[in-house]
Amino acid sequence: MKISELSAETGVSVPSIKYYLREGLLPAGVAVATNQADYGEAHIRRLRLIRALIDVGELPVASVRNVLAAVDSERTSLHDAFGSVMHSLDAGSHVVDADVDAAVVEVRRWIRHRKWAVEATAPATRMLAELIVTLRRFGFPAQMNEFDRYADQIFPSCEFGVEYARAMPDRTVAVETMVVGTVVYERAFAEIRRLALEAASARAHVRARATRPRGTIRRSGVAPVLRGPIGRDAPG
Amino acid sequence: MKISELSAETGVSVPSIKYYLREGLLPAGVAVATNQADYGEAHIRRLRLIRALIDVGELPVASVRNVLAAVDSERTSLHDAFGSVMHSLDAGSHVVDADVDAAVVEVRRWIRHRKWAVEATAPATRMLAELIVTLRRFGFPAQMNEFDRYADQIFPSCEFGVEYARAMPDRTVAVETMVVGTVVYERAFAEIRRLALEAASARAHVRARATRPRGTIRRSGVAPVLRGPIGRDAPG
DNA sequence: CGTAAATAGATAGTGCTACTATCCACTTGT
DNA sequence: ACAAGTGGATAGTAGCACTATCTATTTACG
Repeated sequence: MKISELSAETGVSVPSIKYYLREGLLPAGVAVATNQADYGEAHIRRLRLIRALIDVGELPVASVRNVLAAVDSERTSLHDAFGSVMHSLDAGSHVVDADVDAAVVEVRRWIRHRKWAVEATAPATRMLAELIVTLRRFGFPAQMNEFDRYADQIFPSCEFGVEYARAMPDRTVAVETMVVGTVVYERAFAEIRRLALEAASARAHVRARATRPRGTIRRSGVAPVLRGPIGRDAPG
Repeated sequence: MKISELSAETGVSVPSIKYYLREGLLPAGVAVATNQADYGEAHIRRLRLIRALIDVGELPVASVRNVLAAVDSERTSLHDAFGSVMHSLDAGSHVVDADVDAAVVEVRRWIRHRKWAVEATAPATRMLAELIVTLRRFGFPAQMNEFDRYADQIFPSCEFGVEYARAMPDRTVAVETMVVGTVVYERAFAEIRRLALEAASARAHVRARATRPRGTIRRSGVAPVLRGPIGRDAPG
């Protein structure tokens, strides 16, 4: 397969493919001549994975490189490769904050209570702690036991996902499946939650309207995105 | 409160605050002199909201402006304001793709089946459709009924969140609460799912090891992020 | 009172990221 | 034969989120 065919197959422009080659995200094709190389199925899969990580997972190119390095490191067990991926996903600078440190302790205790085998270095722990602190600063009670029900429900589906990926014939395909499943299902669950929130809001809205005199609330649908009082420009 | 105090209170640098003022994210303080303005509690809250949307929600500044415009638009009902926020969250360019169009129909049918009152224009619908298509391209079965269990579980918690926000005394505070709750809890759920995935992977790993001869798999913890065979530089 | 520091507001500049564009020396399909 | 495509290298660009600098004030402090 030529680079133009690879481009057509995946919808990624030729210059972008060249860029990914340069950046070491995509392995070079088999050189056929000084200016001719052959790409295969693995390149298509890899390119799709790159786009999924960038578009869906919103990972920077540098993180994608790290993730792919873990995927490709044959010496690494499936679990360890997956761990590397998780750590790359949550990479990012952390604040130094006493409240967060305290929340980290809470999160760790909760994880222990759940009997989850999670690395001490897992960045998700501190991420979650930061989120807890943010919620509290906005007045939310935000206790860890709020998440028990969710954890009870989500864990089996995670186990299923892990088994599904591990059942793949090829190690690389297994890791890729795990990575894609992690990133894409995560977004899918988020979108479903947004739909549920809109539905819940609609219900509450209708209920509230029923208890008020008619006409006190706009009857139209979702408001257009307006420039409010602090908008930069005057409405055209 | 002076701008330097506002900065100290929120941890946002004075130049950044000026930038947000310029960009219309933060309303100006009350002018006391040609070069003196007074900021209040609302500015602290607003600034925290801006940081939450940017840091946690990873929204671009332009989207933050739209979200805040909806928050501030007093003419808009709580539900409509929230709808605007949801739409801003999911803003982004969409691909033209027959597979996605077909998936949109599936998603819409599923939403109807759930009896969720969701605007036809809700971007989350198409987002979810795109994710479904991505999953299928990677070989996942990805049927909508997979999400029924999750939806059953998440909807009550969304209703609770909506009620919690609507119970706020002030309309602006109510919308702010809804926005923060949406964005921050979404991330929190994602982090918990990542922890659950790691735990599930660890379990599967241990189970698999028990059925293999000793020493065939590395015993260490999570692999360091290595430069694999396609890494750009040689290992230092 | 005098002076260093801070402030609002304006304009210009910076650092980073993820591409694009252009070149060149070749090779391939028609 | 020759336009179109290719690999490889180098340079340029667009957009974003700040950051820096400037001016004309005004205030806080010794």
